Amino acid sequence: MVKTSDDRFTKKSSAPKRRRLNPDERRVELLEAALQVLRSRDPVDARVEDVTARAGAAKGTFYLYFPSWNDLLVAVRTHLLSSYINEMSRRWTDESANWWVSFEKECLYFVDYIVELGNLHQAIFHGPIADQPIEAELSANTLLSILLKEGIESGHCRPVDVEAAAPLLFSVLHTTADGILHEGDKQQKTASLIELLRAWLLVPTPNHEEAVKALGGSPKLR
Amino acid sequence: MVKTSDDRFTKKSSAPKRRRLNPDERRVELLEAALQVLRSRDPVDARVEDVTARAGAAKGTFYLYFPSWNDLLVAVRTHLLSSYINEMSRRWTDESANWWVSFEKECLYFVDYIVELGNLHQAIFHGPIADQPIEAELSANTLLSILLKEGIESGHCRPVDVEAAAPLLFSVLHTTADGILHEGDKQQKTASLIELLRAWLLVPTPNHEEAVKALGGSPKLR
Amino acid sequence: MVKTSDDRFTKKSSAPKRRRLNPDERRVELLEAALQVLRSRDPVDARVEDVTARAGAAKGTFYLYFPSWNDLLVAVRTHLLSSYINEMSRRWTDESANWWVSFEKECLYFVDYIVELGNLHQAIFHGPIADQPIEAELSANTLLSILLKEGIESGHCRPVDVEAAAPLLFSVLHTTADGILHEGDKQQKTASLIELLRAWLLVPTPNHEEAVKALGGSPKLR
Amino acid sequence: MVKTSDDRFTKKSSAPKRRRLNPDERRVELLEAALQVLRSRDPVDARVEDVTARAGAAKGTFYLYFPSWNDLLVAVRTHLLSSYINEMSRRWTDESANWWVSFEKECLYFVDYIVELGNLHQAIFHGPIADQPIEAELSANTLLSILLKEGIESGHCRPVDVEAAAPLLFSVLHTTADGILHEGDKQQKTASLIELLRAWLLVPTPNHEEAVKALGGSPKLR
DNA sequence: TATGAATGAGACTTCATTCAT
DNA sequence: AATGAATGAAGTCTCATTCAT
Repeated sequence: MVKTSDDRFTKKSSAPKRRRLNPDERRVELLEAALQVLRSRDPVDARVEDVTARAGAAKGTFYLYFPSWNDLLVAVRTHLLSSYINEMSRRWTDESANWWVSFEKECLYFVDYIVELGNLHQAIFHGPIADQPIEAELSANTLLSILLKEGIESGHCRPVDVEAAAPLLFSVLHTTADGILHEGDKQQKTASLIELLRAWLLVPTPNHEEAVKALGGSPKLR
Repeated sequence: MVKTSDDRFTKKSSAPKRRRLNPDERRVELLEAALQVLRSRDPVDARVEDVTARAGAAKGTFYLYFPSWNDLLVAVRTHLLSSYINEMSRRWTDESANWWVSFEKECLYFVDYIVELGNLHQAIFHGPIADQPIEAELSANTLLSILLKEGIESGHCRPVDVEAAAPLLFSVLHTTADGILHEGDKQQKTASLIELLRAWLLVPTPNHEEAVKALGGSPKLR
Repeated sequence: MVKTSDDRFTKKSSAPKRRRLNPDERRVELLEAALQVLRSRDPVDARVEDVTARAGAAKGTFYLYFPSWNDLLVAVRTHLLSSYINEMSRRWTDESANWWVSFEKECLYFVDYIVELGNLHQAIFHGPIADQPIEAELSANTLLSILLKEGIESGHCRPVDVEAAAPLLFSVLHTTADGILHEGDKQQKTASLIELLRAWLLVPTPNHEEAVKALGGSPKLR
Repeated sequence: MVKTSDDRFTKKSSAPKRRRLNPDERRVELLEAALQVLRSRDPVDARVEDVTARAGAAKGTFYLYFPSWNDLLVAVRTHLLSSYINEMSRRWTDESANWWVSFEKECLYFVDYIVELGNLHQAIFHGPIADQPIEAELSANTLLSILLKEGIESGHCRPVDVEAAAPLLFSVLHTTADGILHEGDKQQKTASLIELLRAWLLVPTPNHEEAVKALGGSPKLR
């Protein structure tokens, strides 16, 4: 038999290790592996094999759980959005504070969340599944619309056209996050964001200046 | 202006086998072919051969003018940004009007420009060359910074932190364009955009309401 | 031993589309296919696809086993050298005869071996991997050095500078083989080779002429 | 017109400079450019354009003088062999010395010549034209045959089979040169070469030892 | 005779997906 | 359900050679 001493590229015919898992568990493992992989490298370079390798599964196993790579991306997207919404609804359940205060907080949470996505954002919102619509109940725009509507009804938010305002709101949040991610200076970016939000959406009151001052200075206003 | 590729090359005809061109012309043809191709299909699916086919050139010819596909994308980006800046500086040269009026107009031009980019935007600002920095003098942020500075100096614009505001401005413009592209309803999107801009950046004056009313609903859309 | 590729794959037949093999076997098949291909045509014209076609594998399969074409060549080289060395050590294990006699025999084996390489020699010793060093334990020079040292110690070989003599020895063996390959007349070439070896390396003895005569014209060629 | 700021790959449409030359001169320029190019890089990486660029000619001009790349290689080979032969015949014309002395000198010249070829050797003797026969009157073997014949006739050289000995002689010369090229230690290699030559080809004389000693020590004998 | 833009076959390599085991 | 070897379409890029000017 031909035997070479070059081991660099010799496939090892290891004894097959089968890990039989509950299908749900296996799916979760793959999903979480995907999260790690997509975070850790440029998402366009991520390959199916990276995911299965990290999940301790065989390449083919992937296709038992996801019809295609794009479907995985959609699943990742769904997962992340859902988890954000869960956290968010928890936050708004025990809302005691004034709507605007909660709203500003939420916006900053949102920015942080996107910052933490890192590469994942690219993979999920741009890239091949950019055009596949997000289920309405998960979309950031839906979320923000709901928030804005509540704010308007409570009289703390200016009565803007919610349909059109939500995407604008999302974009400034996202841009702020991107800026922080790429250039740092969270302080400055955040301050400018809050300034914009207050000018745009906070209902002017008779003693507006004081009210704003009362909201305080987390962001430095000038 | 981008001209449609000669019909001769749309289908296989008995056209001359070889077209010898001045290198500058050939480069232009390739670039314009690329513009068409990137507009007409999902940019991630576009291949070198699509471009050369549409330009009526052989595949290898591409590599005489661009070292790689990415270099083409950079060239396309540069071309588009340059051409926008040229138009823009023409507009602002013969500025007679009030800064704010010009500014609103410019924002709407900008939106239109992005709308017209369509798929190209994806190809140029996201995708493989997303991380290659844009020469400063061509970047939208630089442009918008300059605009804002002028506005602030002229006293028409609120004294915001230009560094941070420019990206936010860009993002709302871009988002508006995207919205128009995907969902239509230019009227609504534009109105909300203007509303945001005025609330955010227009210096409040004593008789602010009237001044705003004088500005009108939104400038005539072209 | 290299076996001819299964007739099933010589022409397009309704043979099974996929042959799943143990990786070791597949590697061997590819290596043996490579041996055939490199022997049968000008090695510089040999392509990956030639090898996979002959091995009844898909092109991509090649890259599961060899990172690149050059790596294949190295593997082929290693294989051939190893197999020669194996045969050789078998021959010298059951050495009963006088060193010089064994040495002459070995030289003629060596020539035969090179003759049989044919085109392969070109592919392996010249060509793109010519500058990648051969692992010392496989190199012909190492082998010949060992032989010479033994001969010198046993008093049958002239005390030459082994370091420098081994390459010279290799070159005359190789040249003899090349000559036989291209012009034939093995008889004549071999005789001249032996004449050179005896003049150069055989220790002169008092009754040298007779001793040489006793060695005979040249050993029986196989 | 599309104008980009990326000059890295912009073809310069320089005014065509035509250098009309006497065809022979042009051919010589190309040939000499080829010599330089083939010496300066790995010959398999040498391209037509490298040669024309160095010769200050256009790519197409090459094909007015050489039907193909291989023909250039043949021309280079012919040129080098001819020039060596010219030098050599000059040396042997004013031969005053003893044949063997001249012969050893010639061998050392030969080695030096090959050493100086460097990469060129690869390009000319191996590589794509390795199998195209060398015109007899230029071949090293022919040369060496003539030398040997003269030596035999003059009684200084052993009466070997010239046909078979010439290639062997060539190969040891060549191997010596290669060794010097790759590992240095000219001294050692040369000494071993001379030792081989004397043992193989120098006619034994009654007082052989003394004669050899008289030939002296340029190479150290042990 | 000279030029250099253009050609296009063909090489290498990758990897999502399939499927025999 | 799991495995991982196998597939092959697709894509990038090179360069000897051709040919319009």
